[in-house]
Amino acid sequence: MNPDSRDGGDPQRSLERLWGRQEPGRRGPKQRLSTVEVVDAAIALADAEGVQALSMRKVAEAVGVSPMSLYTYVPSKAELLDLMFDRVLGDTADPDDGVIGWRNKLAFMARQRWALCERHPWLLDLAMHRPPLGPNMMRKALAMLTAVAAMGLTPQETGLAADVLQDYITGALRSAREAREAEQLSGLSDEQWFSIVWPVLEKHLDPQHSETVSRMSEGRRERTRSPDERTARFEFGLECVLDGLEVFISKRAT
Amino acid sequence: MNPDSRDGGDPQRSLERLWGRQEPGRRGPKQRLSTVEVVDAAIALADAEGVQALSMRKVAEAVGVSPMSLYTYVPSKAELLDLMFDRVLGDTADPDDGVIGWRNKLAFMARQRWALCERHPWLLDLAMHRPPLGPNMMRKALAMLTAVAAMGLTPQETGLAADVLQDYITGALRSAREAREAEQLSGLSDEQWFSIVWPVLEKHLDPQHSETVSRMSEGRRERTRSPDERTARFEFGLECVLDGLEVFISKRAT
DNA sequence: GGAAACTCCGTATCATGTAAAGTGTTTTGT
DNA sequence: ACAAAACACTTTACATGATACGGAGTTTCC
Repeated sequence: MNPDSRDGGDPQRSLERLWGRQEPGRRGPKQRLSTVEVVDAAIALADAEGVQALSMRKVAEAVGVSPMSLYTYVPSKAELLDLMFDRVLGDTADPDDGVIGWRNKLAFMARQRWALCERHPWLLDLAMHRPPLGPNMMRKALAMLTAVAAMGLTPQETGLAADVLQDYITGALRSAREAREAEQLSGLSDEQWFSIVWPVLEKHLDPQHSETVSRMSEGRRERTRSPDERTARFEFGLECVLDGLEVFISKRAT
Repeated sequence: MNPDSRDGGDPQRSLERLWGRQEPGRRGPKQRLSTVEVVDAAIALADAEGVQALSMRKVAEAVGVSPMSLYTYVPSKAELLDLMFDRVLGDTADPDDGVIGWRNKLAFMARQRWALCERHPWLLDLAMHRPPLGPNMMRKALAMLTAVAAMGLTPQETGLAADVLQDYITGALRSAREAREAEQLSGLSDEQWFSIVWPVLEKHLDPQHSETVSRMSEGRRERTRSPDERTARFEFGLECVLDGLEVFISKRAT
């Protein structure tokens, strides 16, 4: 199955499940677990090994039932992912009244998302167009809406502005995760990797190009090493995008 | 296998292969195909069905050999992906001397990337941290480097600026592809989808929230429908990020 | 006291990447 | 000329994935 797609069959049934409207079933034996336990086990697994390593078999083993029994708690893997998504969204705060102005509100939410994805990197593998509209997702959407409403734009412009920010954030989160994972999987820092690749690469390059690349790589040297560097890079981009939005607002005013 | 990872075993051998330094093998029967034919067949398949549907078996069938024969052309699927990547990169132009100023150069390259990903959406599924450094990739990297050098920043700042732009672009490309695919897979437009989901969702929401969401959805209504709308959205975001970079440059000057 | 509804499990199907081992073909060294 | 090495290609096999199907046991309702 495509890991990015949570195309849960019937959208209506999915919604009901997300909002907890499932009668537990009157007859027959009681379930040994709750759906929440299954979801939490799946979250723990995904946190540890990523979505691509998340399988119904492993979840089943983690909660101590047979693989097929999971399907009495959750109709498919896609819907399990929906439930996982809405559950972890519950862990983040919304900007309260102390955060004033659209810029601070947006920055606050962006940082919340950054922190959330550090705890649950697999969130980036879920398709977010037509997201699963569970209670926590709706809370987030409404918070974003009120934050962005203060920009004083038309509905269309408001949507565009929110999308730019979202697109930047997901892009930045993803590249940060890639950097982290490349390091973990290979056991090599970027520097080490480059020092292995460079001698081979240099043979194939024009000498003048070699020179240029060599300088470039020095500029890259210190940047993605520590978590702090990655956070700094994210903050820089965030300020940049917010500045761009401010430019748009002031250009529009004239 | 994880579709995002092109972690070809030995980085040095991978590099040699990318630069075409493979002796074809002196003894034994001649190969019935060339590596390029295999790569092109794989590209065609990925264009049509995406990476997650790309399998060695299908590529083999497309070129008319048995699955395992592919491994005489390509040592693994990961390296096949590397080769596919560098090959399609050859199709895009670099900004020529007619494009003046860093802003125009960056915008040009961003649009090239947009167009490339419209032809080959699977490019977005390849990990781009530590990319396969083939000839075409190096050409791109050098072009980006010269474009960004004209901003007059320190090497560190230059790297940050380039990364912001990259992050936005990949984020935007990805959300555009998601929108396209959601439409194709479900056979429903966003409007149709929302009109199915909304009545169910509304039951669970506070009336005042319902009202708000209702207004928001109208703002979203017309936006992601046609390819033109998607391009416009990308252009808006691109201008926004470039504006943000300009703000940074001028702030830095003081 | 059925019968229905329910949980849980074993088995089976189909797809995937690729290791292992076998078959046949061409070139090289003598 | 001929054996051996190197190579292209194939068949088979394995592990891992989601989930359809059918059966066995358990609880509740009429």
